[in-house]
Amino acid sequence: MGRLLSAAIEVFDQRGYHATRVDDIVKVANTSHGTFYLYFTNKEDIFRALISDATSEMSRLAESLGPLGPEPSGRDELRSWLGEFATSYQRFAPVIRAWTEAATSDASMRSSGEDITRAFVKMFERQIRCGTPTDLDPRTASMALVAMIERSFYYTLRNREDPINASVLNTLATICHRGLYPGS
Amino acid sequence: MGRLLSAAIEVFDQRGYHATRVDDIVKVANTSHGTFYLYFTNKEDIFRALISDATSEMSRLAESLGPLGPEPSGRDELRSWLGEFATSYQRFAPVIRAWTEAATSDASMRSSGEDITRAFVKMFERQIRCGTPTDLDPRTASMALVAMIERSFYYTLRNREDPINASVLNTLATICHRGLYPGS
Amino acid sequence: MGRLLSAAIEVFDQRGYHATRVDDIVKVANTSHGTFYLYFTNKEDIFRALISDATSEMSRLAESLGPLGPEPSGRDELRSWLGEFATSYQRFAPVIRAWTEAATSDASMRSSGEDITRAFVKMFERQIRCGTPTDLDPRTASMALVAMIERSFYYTLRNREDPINASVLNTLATICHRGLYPGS
Amino acid sequence: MGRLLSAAIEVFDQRGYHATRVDDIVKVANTSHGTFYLYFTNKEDIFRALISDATSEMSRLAESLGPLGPEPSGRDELRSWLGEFATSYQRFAPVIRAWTEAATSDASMRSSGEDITRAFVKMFERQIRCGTPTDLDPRTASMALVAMIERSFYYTLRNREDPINASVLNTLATICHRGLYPGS
DNA sequence: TATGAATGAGATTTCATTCAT
DNA sequence: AATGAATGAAATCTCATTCAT
Repeated sequence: MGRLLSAAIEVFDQRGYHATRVDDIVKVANTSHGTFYLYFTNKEDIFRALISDATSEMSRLAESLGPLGPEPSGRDELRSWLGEFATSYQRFAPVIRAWTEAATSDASMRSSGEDITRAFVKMFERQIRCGTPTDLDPRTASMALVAMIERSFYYTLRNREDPINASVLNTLATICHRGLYPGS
Repeated sequence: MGRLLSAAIEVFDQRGYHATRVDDIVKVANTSHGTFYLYFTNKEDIFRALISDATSEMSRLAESLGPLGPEPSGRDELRSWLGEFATSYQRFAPVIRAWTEAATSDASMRSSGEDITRAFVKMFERQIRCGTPTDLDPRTASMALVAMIERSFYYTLRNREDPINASVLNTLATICHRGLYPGS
Repeated sequence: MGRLLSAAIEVFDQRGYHATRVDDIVKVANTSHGTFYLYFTNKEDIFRALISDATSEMSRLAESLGPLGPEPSGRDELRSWLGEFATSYQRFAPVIRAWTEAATSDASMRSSGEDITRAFVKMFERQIRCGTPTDLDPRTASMALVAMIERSFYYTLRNREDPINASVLNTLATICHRGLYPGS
Repeated sequence: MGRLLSAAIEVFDQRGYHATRVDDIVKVANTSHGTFYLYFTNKEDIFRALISDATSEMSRLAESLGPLGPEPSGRDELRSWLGEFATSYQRFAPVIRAWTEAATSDASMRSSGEDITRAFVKMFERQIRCGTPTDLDPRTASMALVAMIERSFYYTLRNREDPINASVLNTLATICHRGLYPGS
């Protein structure tokens, strides 16, 4: 069963979610179809087992980002948090790659990811509402910034560059912080 | 053949790229499998025929965005351009929805989209390099901003909200412009 | 599809309902699995298609038996009706054989047969209620007599004897008539 | 092993013979596949072990019915014997239910039941041959009566009604006795 | 041009049975 | 005696594609 899980990670990452056949996983795990169906009901089932670790860790991280404040130290705190997030993201890279694919075609696969996004957006929104008044709508701006972070991270992942580098992290932190506290 | 194309748009949008079977398209088009294969070699073929309109129009648009300048008028120009882009994007919504799904699992499907992204990024990069020096890496910052626009548009599309509203467009234009010209 | 249906009759009769595999039918019909699933959703589906002719004809027959009367002519009428019923029964023998098997394990397969039984029982019951008072409960007696007919016919079918012979028909008619009109 | 047997009775009765998997029995018995195959060679094996009690008891009963005689006391004797038989039948209801199913698809499962039927038919036949001459063929009439009893009992069993009531027993005894001794 | 019945390769899934511990 | 993870043969089912008409 452990063999099946690691084989699944490998195959899902190599061939992608849709192109992966139960048969591929079974072959790489060097076991039988019978064994596969002993532990998992189907391809989706083993996949969900695979992503649950990644999503729960990233959910936890998303909730952990506290209030930032307009000072440069706020920016640095965000930067450091983005670094942590990036580390997790990279660590689960093979799974997240396939998951993004699955989530694009299946709404129910998206839900855990949307929780993460939501937590993130809320935190940003709070920052903006508490800070200097701005002409931007707090919710819209937060969503835009989260979209930026999410998509930038994914680009790196998709192009199989590793790791998400300091320049990207700095840039994201700066643009976000500027977005949250326009004067700064 | 026209019937096949419009049926395909409908079915791809309803069921998504992977879940769509040639049979579904043929049924909605009220024609036969034989006819389908008379005009298209397979599912991918008709799909590419479908997206080519959308991608070529959007490529053209991406190239059309000229130098912006740091003044508020630059921001307004960007805003107005984003509005145009959003209009196209919405117009092709059903196709883009399915295309995003296909592109996530198939690199060769991505290429036309990447052309658009690239053109966009280059333009932004030029702006930053010509403008006030900034501590942000021009290429990285440009990519982040393009990622933000792309993803924000896609969110609206995915949630089947219509249209991309003024608040989103203003927010994106403002954050981008601020990103390009930090002082402004 | 006609080939599939006649192949199915043959195979179901030879191997029985449970032992029959879609593969067996396909092989005898000299066609492919694809073709099978083009016309039928599964083994049960083709089976139901097969029995519907038999059950509808026999339902019609069951309804057609009119009031009998206590005189010997009543007995003869019943006798003649049983002969007709037996002819139908024999004609559909291969299907009924497999159907009895399927019905024993699957309640939903039984329903059409139960309709026939019910119609039959009702008719007998009416006879008894209208005739000379008897110490037997009309409904119970009717059910017993129908059970006798049904089971006697089935024995012949199961042992692949053909046809249900005159002696059996006479015996059943006599016992039934005596049951309905004790004095006669 | 006792646990396996009682679990088997329960599962065979709930799911029926064909739908029962060894796995179901093992789970209900709260033991392992290994243990199952230690005591039984396969599903059929445990099933035969299960029905042997029922069939041997009922065989014994079938043989125990003595000559009846044309007087009312003959009818009463039959009635009382049917009562005993019904009691056994009900006692083994769960097993007989599944057995009927198995017997319908597998001739070798039928044999023990056919012994019972045969003994029963023979006894009836003897009655008729020794009694007043009748226009009915003794063997055919006997088989019809046995078919009636057998099927009537089974109906009660199948519809999970309990127990076979006095009215049914009286009716069967009366119709049989009348069949055996037409004048009576 | 147009048809649609037929195909068959390949994917998924089940379950009786074994065997090392 | 007892276990239960592992097996694999065999079954079910899907769907892109072809081809005779």
